[in-house]
Amino acid sequence: MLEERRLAVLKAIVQDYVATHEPVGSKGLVDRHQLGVSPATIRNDMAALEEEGYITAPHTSAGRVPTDRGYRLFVDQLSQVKPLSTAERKGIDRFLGEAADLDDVMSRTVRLLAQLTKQVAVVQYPSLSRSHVRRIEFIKVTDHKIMIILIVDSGRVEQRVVDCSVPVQEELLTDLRSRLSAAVTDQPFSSIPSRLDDLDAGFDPTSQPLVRAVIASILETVTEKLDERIVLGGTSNLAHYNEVFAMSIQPVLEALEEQVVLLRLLGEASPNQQVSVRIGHENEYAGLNSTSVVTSQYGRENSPVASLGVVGPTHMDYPGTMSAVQAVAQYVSRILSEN
Amino acid sequence: MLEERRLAVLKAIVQDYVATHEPVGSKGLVDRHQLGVSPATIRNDMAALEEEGYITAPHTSAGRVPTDRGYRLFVDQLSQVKPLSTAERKGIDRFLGEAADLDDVMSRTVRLLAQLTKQVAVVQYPSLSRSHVRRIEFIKVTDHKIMIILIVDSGRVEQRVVDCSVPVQEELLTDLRSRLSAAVTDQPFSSIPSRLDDLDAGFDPTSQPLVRAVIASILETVTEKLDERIVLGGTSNLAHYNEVFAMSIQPVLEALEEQVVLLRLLGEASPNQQVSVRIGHENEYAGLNSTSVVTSQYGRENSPVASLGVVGPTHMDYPGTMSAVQAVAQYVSRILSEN
DNA sequence: ACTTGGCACTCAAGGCTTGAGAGTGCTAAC
DNA sequence: GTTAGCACTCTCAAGCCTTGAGTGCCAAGT
Repeated sequence: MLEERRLAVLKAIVQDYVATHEPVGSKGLVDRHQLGVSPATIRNDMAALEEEGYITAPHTSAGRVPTDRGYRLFVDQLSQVKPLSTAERKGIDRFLGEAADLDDVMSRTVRLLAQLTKQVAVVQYPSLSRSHVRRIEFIKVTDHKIMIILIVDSGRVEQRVVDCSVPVQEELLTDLRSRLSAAVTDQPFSSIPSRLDDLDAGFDPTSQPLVRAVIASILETVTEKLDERIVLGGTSNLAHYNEVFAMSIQPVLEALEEQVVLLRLLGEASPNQQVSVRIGHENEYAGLNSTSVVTSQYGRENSPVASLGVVGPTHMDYPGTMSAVQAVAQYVSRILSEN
Repeated sequence: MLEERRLAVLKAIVQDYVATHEPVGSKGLVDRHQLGVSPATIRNDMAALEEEGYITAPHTSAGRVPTDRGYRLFVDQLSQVKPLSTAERKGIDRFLGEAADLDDVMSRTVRLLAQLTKQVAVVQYPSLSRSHVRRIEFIKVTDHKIMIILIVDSGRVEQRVVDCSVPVQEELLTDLRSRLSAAVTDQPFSSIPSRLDDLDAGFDPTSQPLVRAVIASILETVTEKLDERIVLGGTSNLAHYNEVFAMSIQPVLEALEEQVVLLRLLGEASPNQQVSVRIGHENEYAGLNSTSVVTSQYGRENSPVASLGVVGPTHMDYPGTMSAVQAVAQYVSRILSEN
């Protein structure tokens, strides 16, 4: 009874604060929500909530503002993901359905997510480390250069040029093609290093240097570019709440420029939940301490290939954002599995 | 004599304003520059300059601030590109020299430019429309899907998958390869449409539908992706002068998200000059009316393949920015021509 | 044992005034 | 054509006051 109302009060505070971005007081709370008690009672509850660290007052005579801990409780216990309207679902479907190739899917996804949430969207390309090789090909570009092309089941294509010290014979290329193809086709990327390890032994000794160069190059691609690509969108949404709310967007922009930070951000998603939310100081990277990050993995059920999400102010509409992120992740998964 | 000093005054005003970002008055001018006359004389000159629209006073008792027109005169007549120090040149060389492939060159360039100018850097990938096809390849991905790979002389690689209604025969693929290869190898992209126009006529009637699909797909790639790729960097530099100077960065961020706007921006470069500068309202796009854009083309002498540049506040260090942009463009040109 | 009304208290925000300082324009003299 | 002097204008920052929102606590009510 007692405890229950306190939670209701916290919920109401979060909702009001998210809506208005202004500290919320006891009077306003009872006006806008049917709490059935007087402001004085609410004040007692608020005092208790403040004691426990869920809310805080910016100064003596202002209302209360949720703390990171308060948002956390809200997200964990007090909010439920609100389903999207069918109109929204239709819109997503149509917009993403038009995409032609993987690049197109990614760029459409990021725009969609930014527009849907009015925040900064972050979308990671399907990670190689969690993909399988669909095919490997070799093209002789010039006498001394061959291009290796890796086609991945997620639709990604990676290419790389290898310089050779000796002219490449057509037969050798054919040989390479068939042997490497046999070794890696339909295999997960993570197993490639071990599979290529002693493959050079089977070749004619004179061509072994070249074979080794090729193998080294493949391994480089595999390890270097593993999760590399990330697309960003909706950065201008940052400016919007920069003006209203007093907070610098510089550290946030800096964080968004760092691939490494973004990868960590997306990688940290807790795997057991559908949607992962990190609030304020829960983010490891200091520049994002005043933002929340909502992410979800996408890909096949139980075997995600990558993550996507949004970065926004801690006082965001969590239910709405979470449902948007989740829905988009599901749609992307579906689109990718259709190819 | 008279006219000459007026120009010197304008130059001094621009320099001081760029350095301090504060309106500059007559007293300070004579203090900081050896003009050899008294503040009162300067005041007369300033009144004249204001009359002609080169400077303006934000309010009655503040100093003067250059107008877009003033900056324009400064850039055209009063500034000289200052050469980079050898240390800087060395640094650029080293940093860009390490790049492995085209993606790497582009991403390093954009970071370099942002760091050098402390502004937002914009780098366009070598434009297909101004490149030549180096090679065309076909790979059978599945029975009904073939992948077309276009290798471009600038190092770019474009790929595309075509769905076929009928299974593809290996001989047809070989046939395609040789004929299309003969038709487009080493040809400029702009000539491809006409070259592919009636190529399907030479094929076996039963395979013509497929051939046409392939040709259509190539044409699509050629026309759609012509100039598409642009990389951005240093966005967080925007925030820096957002705080000091009272101006919203939202429209700028919005502009930077629009590929189309960026392409126009880079495309408008006047071809006869090495470095193009557009100041404030000279930019067509309204969101960039309070910024200046400094761009340069890169590529072979007399046949540029794309552009790069920076976007910054109108009160930027023009000589420094222009020299940085020019130098980076030259280095990128060199790196690309070495491959 | 909660809840409630009342009341004193605190503090930020906005409005107003004032003084200082910077910079100008004009005029008269050089 | 240049300069010194001077009156004038306007912004900016500081200080002061008022206002109003909101709290915390206490004593009374249920």
